[in-house]
Amino acid sequence: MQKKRTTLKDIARATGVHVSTVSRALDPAERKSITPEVVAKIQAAAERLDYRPNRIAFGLRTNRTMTVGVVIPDITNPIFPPILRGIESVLEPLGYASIIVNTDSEREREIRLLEVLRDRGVDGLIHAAVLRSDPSIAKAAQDGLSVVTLNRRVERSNIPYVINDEDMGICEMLRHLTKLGHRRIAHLAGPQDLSTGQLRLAAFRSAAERMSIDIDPELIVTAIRFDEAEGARCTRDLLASGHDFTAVLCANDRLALGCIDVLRENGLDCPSDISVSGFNDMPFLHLARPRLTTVRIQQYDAGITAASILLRLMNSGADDDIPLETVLPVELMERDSTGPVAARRR
Amino acid sequence: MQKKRTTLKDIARATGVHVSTVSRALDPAERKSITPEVVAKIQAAAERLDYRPNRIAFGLRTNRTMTVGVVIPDITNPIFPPILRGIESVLEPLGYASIIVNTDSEREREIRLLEVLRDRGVDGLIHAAVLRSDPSIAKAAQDGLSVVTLNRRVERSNIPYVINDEDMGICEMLRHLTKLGHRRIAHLAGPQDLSTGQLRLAAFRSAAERMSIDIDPELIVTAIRFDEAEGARCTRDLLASGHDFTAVLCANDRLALGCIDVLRENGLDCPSDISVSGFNDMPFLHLARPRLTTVRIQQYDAGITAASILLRLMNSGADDDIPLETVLPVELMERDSTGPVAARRR
DNA sequence: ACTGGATGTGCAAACGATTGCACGTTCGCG
DNA sequence: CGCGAACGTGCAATCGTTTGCACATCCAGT
Repeated sequence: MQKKRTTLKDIARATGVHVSTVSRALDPAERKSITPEVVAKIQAAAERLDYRPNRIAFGLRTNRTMTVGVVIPDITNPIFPPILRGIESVLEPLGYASIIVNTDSEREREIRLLEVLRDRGVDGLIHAAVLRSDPSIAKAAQDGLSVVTLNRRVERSNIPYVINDEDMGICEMLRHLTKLGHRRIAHLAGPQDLSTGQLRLAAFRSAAERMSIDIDPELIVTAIRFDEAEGARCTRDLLASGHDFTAVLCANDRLALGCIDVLRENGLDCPSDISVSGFNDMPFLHLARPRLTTVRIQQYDAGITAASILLRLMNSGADDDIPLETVLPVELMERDSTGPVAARRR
Repeated sequence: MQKKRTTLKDIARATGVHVSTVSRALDPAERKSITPEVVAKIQAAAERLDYRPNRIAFGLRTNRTMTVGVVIPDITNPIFPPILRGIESVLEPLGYASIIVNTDSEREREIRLLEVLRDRGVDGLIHAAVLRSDPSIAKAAQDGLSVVTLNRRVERSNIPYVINDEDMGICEMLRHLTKLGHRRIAHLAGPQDLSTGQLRLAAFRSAAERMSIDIDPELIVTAIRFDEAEGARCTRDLLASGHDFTAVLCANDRLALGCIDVLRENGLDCPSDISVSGFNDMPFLHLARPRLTTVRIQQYDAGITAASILLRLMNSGADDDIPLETVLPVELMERDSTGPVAARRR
C-alpha cells in the first residue's frame, strides 16, 4: 500500500559501499571513523533518495523507541492540556513522541494502560494519575522503567515527583480568609486516596493550628471525586449539618464551582453571604461569575519540569543524582468570590 | 536496564517446540493449524512466563505499528479533548495507540510533525488541523497513508472528512435572530483559509439571501484567528465603522466571548442592547455570563465517527466504498446572550 | 625493509516477530 | 496393502538497523 521508503540498503547500492558504512556515515557519533569523501557521497545519496531512518527497526535493534508514555486521569479536565504542552515543548524537539492515555481514575484501566505502554516499549513514563499507593507503577519503576510522577506522588518509593506547594497555597488562602475576618471556615477536601487531596487537607489542618483557628471537624467534608457534582453534594451536606460557617476553602476549583451553585440554589450569595475559594486556577475559570479566588499552580512549567527530570532519568548513568522531590511555587489569586465577612454574621 | 522480557524463543525453549510453532499457537488466526494439546502447552507456558508480544518486532515484520497519528491545532482549545476521547474510545479497545501532535496552526510545524508521524510508521492519520489547500497531507494520502480529516476538509481531494452541518447551524441561528426581530445582523467571520470559517461565511450569505435579509457588506468582518482577541478586534472595527447593527452572529464561541467583552467595554449590554451568538458550544462555556446562545456540535461523536472511518480505510480492500463526506447534525442552544431587539432600535 | 599500530571498510550477527515452503507423519480410501 | 492427500511442525528468510570484530591497506618508526 504505502509507497516503499528508501532504506540504508538502497543508499548502499547507490553508492557502492556496504550498508554498515552507510549507517555509520549517517550517524554523527560514528561519522568520524569514515573518510570525509565517502561521508559526503553517502549524504548526497541519502538526500537525493530522500532517506528517512526507520524508527521501528532502530527501536528493535537498540531497544529505544524514542517514545514516552503520559498517563493522566482525563484530558477533558482543562488543567491537563497545558501540562501536556509543557511536556511536549521539551520532549518533541529531542525527537520523542508521547502517547497519552486517560485512566478515568479507574485502577483497572490504569493497570491495563500501563501494560499497553510497556508493550509498546516506551523509554519513560510521566504519570499524573497515580494513586497514593500504586503497586503497578512502583513495579514498573522497579523493573527499570524511568518514571516521574506529576501533581501526585506515590509514597514509600523513590520515584521522582513534581508537585505544587500545596502547603503554601492552602496557608496563604487561609491567611487571606482570616484577614477578611472569617473564623468559621469549612474545608471541602478532595479524595483522600489522591495525594493532592490528602496533602491539601493536612495543610489545612496544620495551617489552622499555626494560626490558632479552631476548626470544627464537622466543617470538613470529603469529596470522593474532584468534580462539580461532588462539590455540590458536599456543600449540601455542609448546609444540612446545621453548623455555621462564613467561608468554604475548597481543595480545587471544580469543587468550588459546585459549591457556589448550591449556595446560590439555597439563596446564599457568594461572596456577600459566604466566601468560597478554589485551587488550581484552571483555564477558562475567568469565564465564571463571581470570578473565583483561587491558588494558581504552574501547569505548563510542571510539564516542563517533569519532562526534564524524565530526560535526566532516561539518560542517567545512575550516578546522576536526580532530585526526588520538586516543589513548584504557587500564587494566590484574589478575585471576587471571597470578601469580608458580613457584619451580621461576625 | 529494563529487566528483559520473555520472547517467543523463551517459550519455544520451555516447551521444546520451534519458535514458529509458538508464534502460530499464539495467533488466533493460525492457531487452528496446530494440535490442540500443543496449543494448550504453549499457552500455559506463555502464561507462566508472562509473555507479552513485542510490538516493535511485530511492527518491523508486518509493517503495521497499530499506531495512528492525530493532528490538531492545539490541545488547550477545549473542543479537542472530547474529540480525542471519542477517537480513543473506538481505537484503544482494538489495540491502537494514538500519537497526538499540536500544529499551533503553523504550516511549518504541521509539515514537520507530519514527517515525524510518517517516520514512526503510523498506520493512519486523523487530521483536525488541515488547511483548505494542504499539499502535504494530500501527498501523504497519495502515498497510500490512510487519512481522515475532521472538522475541516481539504478541497479537490478524495480524502474522507467528517464535518458538522455548518449550513444548518448558521441557518437556524439566523432564523432565531430574525424571530427576535433582528434585521441588521453583523457576521464575525472566521479565518477564510480554514474550511470552517469559509463554510460558515458562505452559509451566512446564502441563508440571509434565502430569508431575504439585506446584509450590509460592511457588517461582515473577518477574523484571522479563532480566538477572543480577534473577536475583540473585529468588534471594535464593527463599532468604528459607524454602521448600525443589533446582533452579531459569530463564527465560533471564542470570537463571541471577545465580542461581548468589547461591547461591555463600550457600555453596550448583551443581550439588551446587542445580541451575540456563538458556534461550537465548547466545554466550560456554561461558566460564562451571559450564557451564550450557540450551536452545539457533536464533539465526542465526531471523534468516534472519524476513527470508525479511519478503521475502514485502514482495513479496506480498496473495494470497500468509504463515504467521502460525513455531516454531523448540530443543535441550536438558545440561552441568554440573544434577546428581542430593543424597541427604540427597531 | 620489516614490524606494528592506526585507519577505514566490510562481514555477519543480532533485535523479536511472521510466514512461505518443505518435510515427515498419519490417515482414508480404493 | 499401498498411494496420495491432509495435517502438523520445523526451517530459514525477512523486516531495517546497529555494532563487535576481522581484515585489509597504509604509513611511520626503527
